[in-house]
Amino acid sequence: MAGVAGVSTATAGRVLGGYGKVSETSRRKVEEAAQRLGYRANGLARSLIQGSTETIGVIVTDVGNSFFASAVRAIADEVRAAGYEMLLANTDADPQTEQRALRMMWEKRVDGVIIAPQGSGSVGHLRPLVDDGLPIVLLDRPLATLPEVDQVIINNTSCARSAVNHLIELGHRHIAVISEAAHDFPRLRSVTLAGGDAERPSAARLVGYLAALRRAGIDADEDLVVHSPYNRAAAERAVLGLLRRRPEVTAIFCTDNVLTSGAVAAIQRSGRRCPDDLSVIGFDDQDWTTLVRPQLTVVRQPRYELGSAAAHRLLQRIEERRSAPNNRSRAENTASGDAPKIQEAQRLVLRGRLIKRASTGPIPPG
Amino acid sequence: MAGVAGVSTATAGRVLGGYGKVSETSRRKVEEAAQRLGYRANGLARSLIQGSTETIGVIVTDVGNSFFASAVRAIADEVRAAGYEMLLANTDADPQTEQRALRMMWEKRVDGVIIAPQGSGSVGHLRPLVDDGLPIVLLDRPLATLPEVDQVIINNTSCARSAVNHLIELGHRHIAVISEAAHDFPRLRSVTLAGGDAERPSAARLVGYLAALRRAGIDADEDLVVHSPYNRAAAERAVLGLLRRRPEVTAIFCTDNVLTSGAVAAIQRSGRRCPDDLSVIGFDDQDWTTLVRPQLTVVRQPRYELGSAAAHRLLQRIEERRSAPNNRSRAENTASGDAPKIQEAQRLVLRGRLIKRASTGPIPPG
DNA sequence: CGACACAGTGAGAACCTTCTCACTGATTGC
DNA sequence: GCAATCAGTGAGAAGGTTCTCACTGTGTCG
Repeated sequence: MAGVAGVSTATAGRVLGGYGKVSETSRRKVEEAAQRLGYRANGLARSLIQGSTETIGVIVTDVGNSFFASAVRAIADEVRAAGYEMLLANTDADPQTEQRALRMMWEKRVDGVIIAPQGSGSVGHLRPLVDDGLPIVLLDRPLATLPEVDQVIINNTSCARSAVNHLIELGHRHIAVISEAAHDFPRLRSVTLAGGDAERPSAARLVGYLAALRRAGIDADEDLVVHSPYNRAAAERAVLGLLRRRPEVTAIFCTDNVLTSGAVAAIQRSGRRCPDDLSVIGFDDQDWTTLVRPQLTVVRQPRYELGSAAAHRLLQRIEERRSAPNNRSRAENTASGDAPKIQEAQRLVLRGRLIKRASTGPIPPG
Repeated sequence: MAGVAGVSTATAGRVLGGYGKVSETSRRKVEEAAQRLGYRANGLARSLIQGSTETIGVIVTDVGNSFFASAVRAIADEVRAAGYEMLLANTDADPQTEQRALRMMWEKRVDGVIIAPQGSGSVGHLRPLVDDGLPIVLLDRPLATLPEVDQVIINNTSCARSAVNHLIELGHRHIAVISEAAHDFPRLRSVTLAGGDAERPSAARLVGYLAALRRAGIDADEDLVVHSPYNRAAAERAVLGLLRRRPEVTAIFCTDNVLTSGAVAAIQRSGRRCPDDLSVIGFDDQDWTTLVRPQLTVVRQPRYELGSAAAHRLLQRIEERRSAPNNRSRAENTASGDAPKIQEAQRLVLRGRLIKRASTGPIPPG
């Protein structure tokens, strides 16, 4: 490249990289040569020397899920505006896959990572990156044992509580919840309302459900806390089973978008009329919730904003680190007592809210 | 790194990279040092020297759209299985954004690109990459002027034709279509059935609509070819306008998933009963189409498979190129008559099909 | 006229790998 | 006993940038 233009690599670099001073003559020579050769900068070499790739990693469980699709879209927008790019990976909630993705991104030297961690097992994968000073933001799922990392989440517990409150106010007493975290019921029972949002979303919502019942003086019935694997068909079966098993149930709270569609399908198949026989509240305001009849009462979560906020936060951290890269720690086993870097993690809680529509109504007479 | 282990960089490289021969002693020394230092390979340096990044670029208009969300998910799966990673960008159908994304990915030295091009303007952006020998696969949208590039598309035209045929068989004569390509109606009128799939999807589907009408001897009425911008609210307004303007319409064919939801919303608001007053066919079998009443007759397109196939094709091309990198052309203006590299582009057409459900029925009496 | 600032330039180090080549010392084959 | 093989190793180039440093020549100021 430089050879063709008849100047040194230094000068060519100055023109192409837009730094330093170059005479008009050399500039023209280089630009012409670049044009002729179809030159494109080698981002790898640039990143290698500059120590930054202008790329972030995004790890979610499934972009095919509309919730993450929206969040990822938001991240992409934010990131693009900052001139960055985005490496995307799905984990399907598999720890191994998560670890591998994290590792690869780390080796590819991403400038930061936004991750919806699979669970507490993720801490082990994340730890080395955190210690290395890589900016990380937790999306949608907090990690109690990783308090030094920023997180952006939804106030799931109080959202769930207001949803269930709404049902209680309508007179319902036999309120079922369909949840991926049902097996955790015994433990979650003793989690306080305030502590709920430290759990993963499905658990946090279950905590909200329990809190609402407790406040109303209703005993939580374990049999009404219905577990379902995370797919529509399973949710449909689970709800169908519930309705057969416990016909006195007059309301169902769904804790998630895919469980919601399964529940709606089940109710339609069960022949129960909604909301006359049965009230339903869905989670996550997908676009079809106004197309079904009755229109669905749902908890709307700001999923796009969740992504934006996470990306914004991450970019800010990257910027901070760039201007003060002293804390590239790689903590050796120094026996020094106090940690010098008080990174001060930020925890951003976005607020979802209940949208009352036609799928919830007063309890059936009798 | 090597220093700490007390061996040369060469030996360290051999251990860490897993090539060449190393004694057990050195291996242990290096591994121990790596462990202690928290060593991770620098993918940038590796890629720089090896000339491959194990990363592909994916460019779609919007991952937030469920169609692309599925396709991207599929690509991610395929790519992960091959040990690659995926750089993702959205264009919102903006040529500038597309060009920028393509440029950045190119500079970052992706090994290949899967792109749903914005339109004929994309050819200009793509041309240099193609000439440079970068493997590229066109997703969902063909590009007539770029015949040397692989493409993976849906048989949109015949899907649309069977949908409209279905309506015709039911007795409908006043069949409206709602399409993003409506303004192109005059030109598309003269496109043959066979040529339809060379158009972008919305146009291809319009061609299918026209072909079905033509075969049935029905004159296409330009006023029934309704244009709508690409969002649900606009589609809803457009359909509402249509129903007011042309009450004799008894069937509507939607050419796209977001237009479908707009149309369904409009019909519900219009007070017309479906399918008694009005039959509807949607495009793309989203999960809610069985939750609305009546359940929607739709054209189902294999969107996941579309992504898989594209990724599969691309990885294959990358593999081919790796084993025979001679065709790294950078075609200088050689006046030689014949092209030596008969790359033989592949064009893969996946088949969608009509799923008949309850939203289509015989024409209303009278 | 000498000291100095300053624009423009090139040489070369650095970034971190991979990979070729040459070398040592030991073993094998004849 | 000597050549040939072979395992194991290190030196150093290459990959394409960025960036520091030193240098030249021109103009400016005292």
